[in-house]
Amino acid sequence: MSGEALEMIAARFKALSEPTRLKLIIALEAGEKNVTELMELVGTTQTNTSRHLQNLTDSGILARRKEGLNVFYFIADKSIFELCDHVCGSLERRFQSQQNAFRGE
Amino acid sequence: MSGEALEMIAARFKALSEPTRLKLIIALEAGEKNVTELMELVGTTQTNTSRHLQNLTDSGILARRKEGLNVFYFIADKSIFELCDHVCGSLERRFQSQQNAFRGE
DNA sequence: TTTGTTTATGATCATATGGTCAATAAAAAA
DNA sequence: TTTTTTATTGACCATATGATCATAAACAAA
Repeated sequence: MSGEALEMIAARFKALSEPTRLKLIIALEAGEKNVTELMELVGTTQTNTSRHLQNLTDSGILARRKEGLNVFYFIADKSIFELCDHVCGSLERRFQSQQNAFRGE
Repeated sequence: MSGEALEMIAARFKALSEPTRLKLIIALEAGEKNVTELMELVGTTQTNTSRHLQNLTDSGILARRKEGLNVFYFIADKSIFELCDHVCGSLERRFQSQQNAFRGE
């Protein structure tokens, strides 16, 4: 595994390492939405929403489509959901084994 | 999906968002190693290696075992490799489609 | 044209992060 | 005991990151 490849993999993980960005991704699972809709769904400012959307777009996770005044964002890499599901499963197993350890093996 | 759950998922991704930490994980795929071995494999200082190992251990990705002067680290959550493979596949597909676009659809 | 609406960007700030050096454990060997 | 080896921790620094405010850009409507 080359250093450059590692950097790209790390960058992909970094894009997903922020709760607001995860919220945006989840909000877009059902289909494309414009910035105002997304801003209301994730509960932050317009500027902040725009910044996070840019981050995710640069990372290749989202893509954008302009229509009049609106910019619609949508999922460009749908495999992202499998990734999130994978992490969820891993965390669930971790908590389960912690609970088992606490109850006495 | 609760805010707390999102924070935990984000934290897991953040632990994986650093090339040196990915190197450490890959170095441990074959089996446990002590800090000095890992330090030489990833090519950084002992202090820095120790810090990253602590990060990964706190995240539940690695675990540690002490034996005399040595501390051996090993993979605690083996599902991490599927996660990395998943990202690799996603990036490969992305570059492939970029190449196709450049050559003219 | 002017006005209003939606989105993006520049400047700035506080905090987080990764890295380093020095010092400190902790355990084995002399 | 003292010395050596291995690993961790505290203090510090430079940079990165997320958030915010004000402004600008892009476009539609009046």
